[in-house]
Amino acid sequence: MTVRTRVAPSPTGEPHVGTAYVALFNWVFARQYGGQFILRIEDTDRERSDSASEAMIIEALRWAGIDWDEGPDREGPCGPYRQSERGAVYRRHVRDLIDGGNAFYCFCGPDRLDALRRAQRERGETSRYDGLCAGLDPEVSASRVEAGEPHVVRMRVPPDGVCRFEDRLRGTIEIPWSQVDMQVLLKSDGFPTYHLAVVVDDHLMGITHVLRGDDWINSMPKHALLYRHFGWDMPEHAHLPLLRNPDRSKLSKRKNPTSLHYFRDVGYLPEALLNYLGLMGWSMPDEREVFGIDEMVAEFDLDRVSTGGPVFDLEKLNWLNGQYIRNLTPDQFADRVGQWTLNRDRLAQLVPLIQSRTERFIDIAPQVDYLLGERRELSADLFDHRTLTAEDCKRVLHHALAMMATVRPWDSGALMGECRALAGAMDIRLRDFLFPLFVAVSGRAAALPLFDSMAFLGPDLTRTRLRSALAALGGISKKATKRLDKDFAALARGSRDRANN
RNA sequence: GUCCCCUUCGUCUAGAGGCCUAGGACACUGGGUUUUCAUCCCAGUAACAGGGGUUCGACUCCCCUAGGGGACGCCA
Repeated sequence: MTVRTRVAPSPTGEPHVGTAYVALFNWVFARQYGGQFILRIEDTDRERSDSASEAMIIEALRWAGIDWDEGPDREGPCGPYRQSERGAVYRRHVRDLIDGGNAFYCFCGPDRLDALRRAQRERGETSRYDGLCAGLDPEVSASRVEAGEPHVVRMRVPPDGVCRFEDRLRGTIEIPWSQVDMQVLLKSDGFPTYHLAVVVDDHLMGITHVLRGDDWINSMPKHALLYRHFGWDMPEHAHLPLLRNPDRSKLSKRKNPTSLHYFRDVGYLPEALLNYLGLMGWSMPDEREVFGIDEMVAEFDLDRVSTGGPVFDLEKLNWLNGQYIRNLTPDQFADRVGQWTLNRDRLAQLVPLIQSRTERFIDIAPQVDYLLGERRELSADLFDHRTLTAEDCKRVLHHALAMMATVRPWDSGALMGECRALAGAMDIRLRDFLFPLFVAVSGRAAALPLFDSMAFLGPDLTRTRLRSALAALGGISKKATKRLDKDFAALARGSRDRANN
């Protein structure tokens, strides 16, 4: 049996470094056994998925140096490799589950489910569906579906006992069935949920080893049950430790740069990034720390992966990257810098901003210093303003940060629209609203056009600078953060309502 | 709250019962090389979460406690 692994990202925004991490381990494992590695796009959430994100994932993984044998851009025997194009496959399998009595139609709406969950949580229980529609006569359900009533399909779950399954890294794990929800398999829009799609696709695509983040451990019973219902053998599962923020919570863009674009744009070499990711939860038998991906393939041992979640530490990555940079020949160095940001495409983004402001080329560097280099360290006095207090600045920065968590696409126009709306909602003149952002982004009160600057820097680097600006202003206490979050939510709600009217 | 997972220096880790006076790397500190800086070299600070077992012997095995994390969505 040849080894087949996969990585299955969701195209819902910037390409995440965690995707590269999981992809690396899957890739290395497959290569080591001379097997295949597959890229599958899990775009069943049609609200959040878009093709631009998919393109970014493909491009970013390629940049990182990871390739795949089959994928949406590289057809193979098990395609299509985009879940949104596999609807018929899922519906067929759901049909089988229903016919076999292992799944049922559910007509419960969000209001009832909300109330149910709230009540269960108040009673201190794990919230889960209560099975109301599980008892419906199949004939009756079928006719309601026939009549066009909105519905989902849920899986049946054993009423008691425990689910026992194997994790390659942790051994046997047991989870009581009482904790497992009657998971929705088919949403009311006809698309499958992750749980159904992942099982069907992993089986149909011949996946032999599933290496994925350990946040999936709790859903193993659902998956194990589906394999059983379908009568399929389960692939081997190994749950990799989750990358962490310095505070040990799961790595998130709210607290840290996570986009592969960030790593590319600030000048990490992809081979250094992969090397660093290879050090997360794994180590060479001889403890060598600087190694290429081919060396990793040669020495990799899945059973030496550790289970404690590693903190993603930029400092060690910086050191490693320095090692790689110093090992470049002068020619290579020049080439790599050229590929980085001193290339035509990247420079072209700058031209509209700087040309009108340039009399001699020597004027260019000082204008773009904060775009091509680290912006200067900030001190609180840089935020002195004739009308805004330091507290006002913090509020603006906090709300801008909150807004940036969801703006898409990340471009000048969208940022401007959001900032205008936010300034309006906060009842602050746009020019004043922009002041703390200019300082945060550029280190100066006046710089190249702000939204273009942000667009050039990208979301992670921009957010990193806003966070550091907030810190320079003394930071925000936990309590104040809570208050500001509330404040922002209220403003956002207000402007949404206005937009709808 | 319920369930699940995890727990060696600040961080990444080595360690699969005696090789551990717990090793390496990053960071930090000190020293050296260097016209500055950086690189480079040398040295130093720093950890087995706590408590019970098992054993002649426990960082390594078992149990409990504590701490951390995750899941609990018609998101993945």
